Amino acid sequence: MSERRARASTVDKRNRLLDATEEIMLRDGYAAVSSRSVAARVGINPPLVHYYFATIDDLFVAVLRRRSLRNVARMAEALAAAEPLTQWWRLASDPRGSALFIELIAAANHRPALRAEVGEVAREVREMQIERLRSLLPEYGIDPEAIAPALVAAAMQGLAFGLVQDQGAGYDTATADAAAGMNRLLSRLEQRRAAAVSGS
Amino acid sequence: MSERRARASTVDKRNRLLDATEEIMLRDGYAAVSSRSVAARVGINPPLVHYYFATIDDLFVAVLRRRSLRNVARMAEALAAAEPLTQWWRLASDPRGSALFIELIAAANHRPALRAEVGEVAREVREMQIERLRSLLPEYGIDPEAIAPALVAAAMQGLAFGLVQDQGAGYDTATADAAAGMNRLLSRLEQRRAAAVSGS
DNA sequence: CCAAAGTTAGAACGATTGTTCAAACTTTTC
DNA sequence: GAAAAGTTTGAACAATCGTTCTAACTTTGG
Repeated sequence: MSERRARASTVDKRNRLLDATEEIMLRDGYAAVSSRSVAARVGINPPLVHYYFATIDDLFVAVLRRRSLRNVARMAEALAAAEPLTQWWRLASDPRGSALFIELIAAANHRPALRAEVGEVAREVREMQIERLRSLLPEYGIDPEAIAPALVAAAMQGLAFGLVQDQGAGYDTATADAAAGMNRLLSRLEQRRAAAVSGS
Repeated sequence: MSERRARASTVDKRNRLLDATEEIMLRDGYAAVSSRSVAARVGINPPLVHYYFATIDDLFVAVLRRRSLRNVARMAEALAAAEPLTQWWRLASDPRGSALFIELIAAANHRPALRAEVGEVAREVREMQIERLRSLLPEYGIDPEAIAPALVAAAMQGLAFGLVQDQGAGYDTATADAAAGMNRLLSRLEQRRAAAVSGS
């Protein structure tokens, strides 16, 4: 029952394949990911990609898993930080991270194996955010009855994705104004919360 | 200089090709659009698609143009309606329309010819919305200095896209709660505006 | 009715895709 | 050092893609 262990170069190569896949997704879109393109970027032969990831679906799923593990942890940290909404926004509007997730979501739309994984990550993160917002919104002076936690969470996500997408594509949709407006709104909210918390 | 006119069946066939393309995009994603798949759905031979649309890029651009012409007009109507924000939201959160635009945006990410067109439509619509919000926000009791018009516009768009995307993909991200929350918020805002306008 | 223009069918091209297979090479284990 | 397992290579497969070409067919204008 003593299983032979994988060689040191293998686990490293798996990571290099995932890195290469992410880079291709960010540069040319998920549609440009293929056994050949990934292999070329890492400097190996195309069929070898299938040695490490049996199918291209498995490759996408692995990219999602590695990325979302980091991201779920970071989101938990942000929600527990001193200025939760600001930290959340900073994480959500990170260009690289969001652009990659946008590509993964787009890819998942016609890759059932990916879709299930993306759905699970989305559900987990959203649940975490909504749960935190329940106690957080009142601290920011927002009535959860007037502005529902689920609405705030969906708006944060949608807004961040929209800005990253438009900015990345070079669309002239006043993204700078929107981002500046968001930052003003956030600092005002954080001030309000700081005052309320210190005064209680 | 008397140019021979196209036959009656031609303009009809162009529209049927665009219809088929939209249906394929909604059902299987933009990546499933090809000369063959579109031709099969219309019941003609693949090369004939290229007789009507020289390249697949031209086909996508034509789909975008036809759709956005309707959409820009509808958005202008919504912004001029009795309950502008509600009408805007109803238009933005229309599942079919938004799902199609999401596919077009995704396709544009690696089709330069499409990207320019999508960018122009996005810019035009956003400009229209922001301009309208400048006078509209105060009527809703919102200070444009506190919540920037560009931020509201981007949030509306991002929120709608996010909800349609998650709902279409079947992701369990509390979309029903968010949509219900949005409707409550909207009706409250419309009430506030109606009171302010009638009282002035 | 006939020539010109618009439309369609069919075959075919080169390129790319995911994946498989058998054979070779390399490292580990005993 | 030999056997076994892990790794890599190279060739090849069937399928799909966008697109082009030529020849045929159909409608229109005069």
